[in-house]
Amino acid sequence: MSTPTPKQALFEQLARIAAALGSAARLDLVEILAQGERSVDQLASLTGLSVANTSQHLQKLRQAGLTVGRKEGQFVFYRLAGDEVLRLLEGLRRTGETHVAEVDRLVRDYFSSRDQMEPVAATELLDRARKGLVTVLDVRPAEEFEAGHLPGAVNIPIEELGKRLGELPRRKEIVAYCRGPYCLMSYEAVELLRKKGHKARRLENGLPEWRLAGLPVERG
Amino acid sequence: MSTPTPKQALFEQLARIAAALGSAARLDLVEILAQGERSVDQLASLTGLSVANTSQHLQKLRQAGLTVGRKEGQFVFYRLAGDEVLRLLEGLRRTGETHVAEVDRLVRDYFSSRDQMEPVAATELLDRARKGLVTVLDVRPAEEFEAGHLPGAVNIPIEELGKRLGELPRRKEIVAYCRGPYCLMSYEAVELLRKKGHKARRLENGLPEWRLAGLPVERG
DNA sequence: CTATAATTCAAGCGATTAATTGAATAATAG
DNA sequence: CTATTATTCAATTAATCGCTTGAATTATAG
Repeated sequence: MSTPTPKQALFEQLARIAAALGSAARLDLVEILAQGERSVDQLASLTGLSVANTSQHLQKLRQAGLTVGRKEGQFVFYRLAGDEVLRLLEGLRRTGETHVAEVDRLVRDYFSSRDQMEPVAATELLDRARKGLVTVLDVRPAEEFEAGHLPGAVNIPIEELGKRLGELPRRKEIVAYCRGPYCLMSYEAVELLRKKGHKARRLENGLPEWRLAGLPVERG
Repeated sequence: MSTPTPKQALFEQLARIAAALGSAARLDLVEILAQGERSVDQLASLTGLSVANTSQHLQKLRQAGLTVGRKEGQFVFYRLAGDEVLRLLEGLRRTGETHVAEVDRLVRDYFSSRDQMEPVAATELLDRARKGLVTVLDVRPAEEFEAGHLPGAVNIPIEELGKRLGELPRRKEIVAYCRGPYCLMSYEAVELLRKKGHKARRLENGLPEWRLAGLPVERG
């Protein structure tokens, strides 16, 4: 048990952070937390993990400094520690897409706009939305919408979209978005909307990336 | 064994990348590889790991897409897969420094310019070096220097610095650099140089960060 | 106070990991 | 061809991980 050098101690800490992201279940939690804070059992039901298991994953994330918990009454609400975490995740995504063939394949097959789903860039959308040229549609759960959404966006969670199509204007183009680049909800939304005769596209990323880019966010 | 959703499959892949960085030994390897390519036993002797262990770590890094190997004769040279990996590491550092108290403490105690060691910013150094106002000193091993270094830099590996002080001009300020922000060699160099009456400071980061910033690099 | 709900803790199990050791491959030197 | 060197593979061990189960803790509601 020799004393570790400062560098070893530092790398040990950084390794703990990386290891905390080294589990698909925890990445799933992090993607949800990127939308706003959530209680343990909300997270458990959104991910399908058991409550105890969720709690343990959250503690690992917290020990790594990636999340912070806030106790309110009998609930503990977790959220991401800060925007550095989002940037770290972006680095992870980029590394995967650039250097891991399997990631590239999955993105191409399931998440890429290989057909006519060409995504709308954030700045382009902001411009066109301000001019009233498009309807911005947020298909995430209501809680996430309330915690922050694009200016002027309409919230119809993806499960309700089929029944609530009437609420959307018929002629204007619709741009849908959800949690992030690897979230399938907006893909489903665009598919459904087009089937029903709407002109529809996807925002290239989700709300966290929009916010990280310094673009305006509305609350409540 | 239900078929995983595309998102689960993707997160599985990204988790593998993160897990590959989730070990202090591998972060050590990555820091060295960020300086240029190295053979397995060079890496083993630089890190103090056994050869077999080093090989296994390298394979884990390679499977995660973080490194690539190139076989030449009986040697296999590994290098980082690309600059995305450096950006990912920067994200890891920033997250640690911002959100992990222990990282902050270690950086403050051992790596911070809390005294008069105020680091020189990259752009400032480039400017002053071009005007011939400073001597730029690279204290990394010769192989790493040859693989790429700051324009006009002098290479004196840290172990030889004591004996080769005579090669450095007496009056000009010296700016030392090494592998990166968590590399101690340039700290030692500045300390030694000051003891011997030189005016000396540190570059804020190492060569990889310099190169990533798009600043010019010399070879050979 | 008692009952209930949210979260954490603790113990246990199978799977994975880091490291060691020794053998197997593969390329070069003589 | 033989010896040497670099690397990888295979088998082993101790430690850690992900998850489950059930109990303990803490706060609220009645």
